[in-house]
Amino acid sequence: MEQPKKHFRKRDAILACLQESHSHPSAEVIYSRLKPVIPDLSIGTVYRNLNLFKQQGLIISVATVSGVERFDGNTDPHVHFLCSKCDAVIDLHELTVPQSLTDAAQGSGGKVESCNLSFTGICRQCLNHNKEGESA
Amino acid sequence: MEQPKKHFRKRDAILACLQESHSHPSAEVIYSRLKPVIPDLSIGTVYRNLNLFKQQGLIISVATVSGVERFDGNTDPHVHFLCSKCDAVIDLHELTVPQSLTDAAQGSGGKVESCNLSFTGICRQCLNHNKEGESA
DNA sequence: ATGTAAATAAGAATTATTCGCATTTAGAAA
DNA sequence: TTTCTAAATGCGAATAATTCTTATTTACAT
Repeated sequence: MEQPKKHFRKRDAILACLQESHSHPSAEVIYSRLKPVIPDLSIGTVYRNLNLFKQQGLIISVATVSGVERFDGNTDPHVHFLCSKCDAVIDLHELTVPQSLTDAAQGSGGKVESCNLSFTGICRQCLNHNKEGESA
Repeated sequence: MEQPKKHFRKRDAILACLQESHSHPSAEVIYSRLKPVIPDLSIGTVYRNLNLFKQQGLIISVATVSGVERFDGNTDPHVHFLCSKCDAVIDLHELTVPQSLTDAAQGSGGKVESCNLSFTGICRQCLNHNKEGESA
């Protein structure tokens, strides 16, 4: 951090924030993470750029959880787990949708551009909390 | 239609509407379909009952398309195709998520309660419209 | 310096959804 | 039938997420 830090593109900061994060943040969360670092950032800019990135295929819209859209900066095909208790969105990196399914979808649905598989349930952490609660 | 049609439970009408429909309608669409038949139906009732049905597992929330939640009265596990052009939500009845994937998700994510696979792209109908457009 | 197009801030506007509360209804009980 | 009660509903206000508008600022080339 030797130079007076040249002007910082907000757009880049938003994308970087998303790519570094593993929590699949909402627009609002990205905003509140960046705001302390970039005090003159506005929430509209976050939304605008997220939509742009989506169009450009730089990011993915994972799901709408409790009415809020969640994003992923990792565009490699992978699966997600959505916790219905704590609203966590968790990567299941090791899992992918079999190509045969995509082929079949393309055959019967139309031209496939992307696919999205998510499991909903109770995440490990919430399961553990419950156990503790029981024995208390 | 011989009897003067005894009082009609709105709740039942909403569920029936959803189960008969194959278009995966939004709350608003269900409302406007039923309104002519049940003039004193209110949109709040539609939302309230859809949430109830979701809790009870009678219906499924398929996806949020262009900011609007879409529902399915068919709870058999199946896959969907979402058209990014016309916002159609199309059943791919014949396809299901392999049990092996669900097992793997349960292993690494947590306790799985449901899963949701959807492909996004351009549906047949929109593809055809495009072709017509080209040759015109 | 100056011009220009893209990026942004700020806050108003829109839209989907939920909430609060008074009213109505269905069905049981008297 | 009348009365009672809990559930269901209508209605409109409230909320919250997202988009839009417009003036301003920035980056960069001239």
